[in-house]
Amino acid sequence: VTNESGPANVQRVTLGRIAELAGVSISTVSRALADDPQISARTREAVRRVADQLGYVPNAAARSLRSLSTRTLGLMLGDLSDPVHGLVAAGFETEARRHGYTVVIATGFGDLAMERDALRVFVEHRNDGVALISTVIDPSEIRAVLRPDRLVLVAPEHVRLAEGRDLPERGVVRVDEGAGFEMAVGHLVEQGCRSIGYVGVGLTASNVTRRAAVERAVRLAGLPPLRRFAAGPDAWRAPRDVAARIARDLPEGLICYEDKLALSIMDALRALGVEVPNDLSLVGFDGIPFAALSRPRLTTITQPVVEMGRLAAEMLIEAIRTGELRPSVLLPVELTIGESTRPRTAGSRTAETAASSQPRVRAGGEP
Amino acid sequence: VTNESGPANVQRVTLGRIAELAGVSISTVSRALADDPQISARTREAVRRVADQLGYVPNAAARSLRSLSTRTLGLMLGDLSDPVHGLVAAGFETEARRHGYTVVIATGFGDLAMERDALRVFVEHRNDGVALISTVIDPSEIRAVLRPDRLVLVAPEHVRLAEGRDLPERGVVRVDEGAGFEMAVGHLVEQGCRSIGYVGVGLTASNVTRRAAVERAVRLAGLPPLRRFAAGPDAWRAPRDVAARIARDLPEGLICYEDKLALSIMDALRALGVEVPNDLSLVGFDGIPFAALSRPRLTTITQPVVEMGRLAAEMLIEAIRTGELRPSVLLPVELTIGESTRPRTAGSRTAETAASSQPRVRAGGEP
DNA sequence: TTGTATGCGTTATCAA
DNA sequence: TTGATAACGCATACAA
Repeated sequence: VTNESGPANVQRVTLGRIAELAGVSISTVSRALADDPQISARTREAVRRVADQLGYVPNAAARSLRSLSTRTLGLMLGDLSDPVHGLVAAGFETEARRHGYTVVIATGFGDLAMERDALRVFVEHRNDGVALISTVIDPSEIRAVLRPDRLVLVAPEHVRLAEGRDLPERGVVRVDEGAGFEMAVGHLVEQGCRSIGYVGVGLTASNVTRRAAVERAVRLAGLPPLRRFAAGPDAWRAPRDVAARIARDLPEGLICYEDKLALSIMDALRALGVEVPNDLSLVGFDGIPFAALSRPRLTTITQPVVEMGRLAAEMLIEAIRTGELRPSVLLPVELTIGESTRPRTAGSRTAETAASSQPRVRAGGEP
Repeated sequence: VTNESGPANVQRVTLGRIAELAGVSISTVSRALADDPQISARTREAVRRVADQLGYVPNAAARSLRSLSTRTLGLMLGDLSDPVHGLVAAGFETEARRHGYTVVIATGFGDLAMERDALRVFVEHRNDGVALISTVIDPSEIRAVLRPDRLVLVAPEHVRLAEGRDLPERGVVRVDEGAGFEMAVGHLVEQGCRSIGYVGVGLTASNVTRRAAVERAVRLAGLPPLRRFAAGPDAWRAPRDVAARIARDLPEGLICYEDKLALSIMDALRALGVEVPNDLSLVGFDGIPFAALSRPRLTTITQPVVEMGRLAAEMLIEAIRTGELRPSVLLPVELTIGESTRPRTAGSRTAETAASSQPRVRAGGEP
């Protein structure tokens, strides 16, 4: 005795089957299990008993077909194995399930074709809401196929949206990258860096935004022109090449597109005999857990990744409930000072400091 | 003009709607879109045109209800933000989607109640197959509610399954933890460690298995009794306490339950003035990407995490296709030698070596 | 080659 | 308080 998911040869458990055994009609069973007050306590209990005994679990497909609501949320992200995406997904899934929603997941790998395919999956499954994390697909293309008022974009990466341009007024969750990277420059300048470099990745909105912010801050500080280094999307797996280019033209301070790139560059530089922070100061972005475990610990801009995922789910569920999608938000970031940056008083090569607590400075976000 | 997921006020796109506009019956539309050879090329094209124009996307719920198959796979894991689980999930999702399956995800957080709830979600959605990663729930409890021949357990953590006992004959994907941890001990012994410790986490099957393997290997090597340290499930976030206990009773070689614990303990030990590898050799388990970026780089036992996820999906899809679930498998692990272990020739404190390539030694797996 | 009719499992409306 | 019935969107057996 089991339902469709149980052993194959046995009869499926449906309302009808329960009705038979309980000697009532299907609608009575439906109502009894739905706690309909119109049903007498006696029959409700009887029905319940039979249902439990048969191990009844409602069929989501049938229910959605009838109710025009699936109680599922779609979640699209670039790569489940990336720590940042994993943390966003964790926040999203937790919040979703807390509200009784199931998550359908699809990865896009930053590839337009795969993202389109993932989108089709979401449409097929008629998710009540969809969140797209760091996707490169054009928002207007999404809106053509998905209800715009049931759609949340987290850190959208379509290039046209760089530097906050052309952003939808509702349903976007972003982090104040501009403020964050300006802070990074500010921190380096404070510590006496006279030359600053930036290692970027890819042609995405965030890279454009981040590089532009760094460039602007460097100019405003009156420093020599930013030294720009370009890396491929998986340079963090094979950082030797970028690291070599950086080593040949070493700035006093180097800001990286993201933590995992910073950590791998730090490692690759060490192989080239370049030590952080003695030979240069290094700053990352993201605040992934391992940035706090590296040696030296990474100075980085921390973004509230879990909260971004949680918020995305919350906004979707709220939109489903109230019919109104919340306005776009810009979350603040924090400067987490580690050991990978230090004052660059000419010539001094301070010994690595022992473990210190990591101070945090907050910046950006909504006014 | 759009389907259910599009703007709310417009008519949904169904086969019926296409049929109207194309001037044919619903079944003709259904067949045309399904490439039924019985349909004339002319009507097929006409139907196609209308469908495209309306942006038709089939309704998965309706299709599953009718076909008794959802083309979805359920994936349950402990924590999306954990790098190991993320990598397994990535392998799983990629393989699933490659075969046209959609992934429904649910996290259990190593908590029995949450795992039960996640299980119910899978039953409700009638996933064609389900994979459970590192779950603590009793396999027989799972089998009572999910078709056993559509179920894959990856690294099951129910304590009763420790050391490979009571394992189902089919549908289990494991890694040879025993061989791996014996290798770890072997490596330390080779390097002259005279005292060995183990830091375990939780009361799960893998912890029991790993600790037992280390204990056995230590005994066989004729070393003094293993020094056991116990840590909580999130000791890696707050390692100070364990680290202090370890520092008070420092072995020459320390083996950790997993990489992220090893990395955080290494960091915490440094804060206590204990340096790896000079003051002790340290070995982890998992082979997460950041183990290769730490300083010193971590010596670890690498398990094929992405492949485990991929294989789980492959086994499920094969079982769905052929009706037969593949026998359980035991995958081999590799010893990845980093910089966190070094020969313990009495008194010598070798300077850290510069970057070296990481040799790998394979062990375990099926005969 | 195409159309008609039925059922998948629910929920909800209308009667009784 | 309960039952009969229709409809959600699709696939298919059977008719034409």
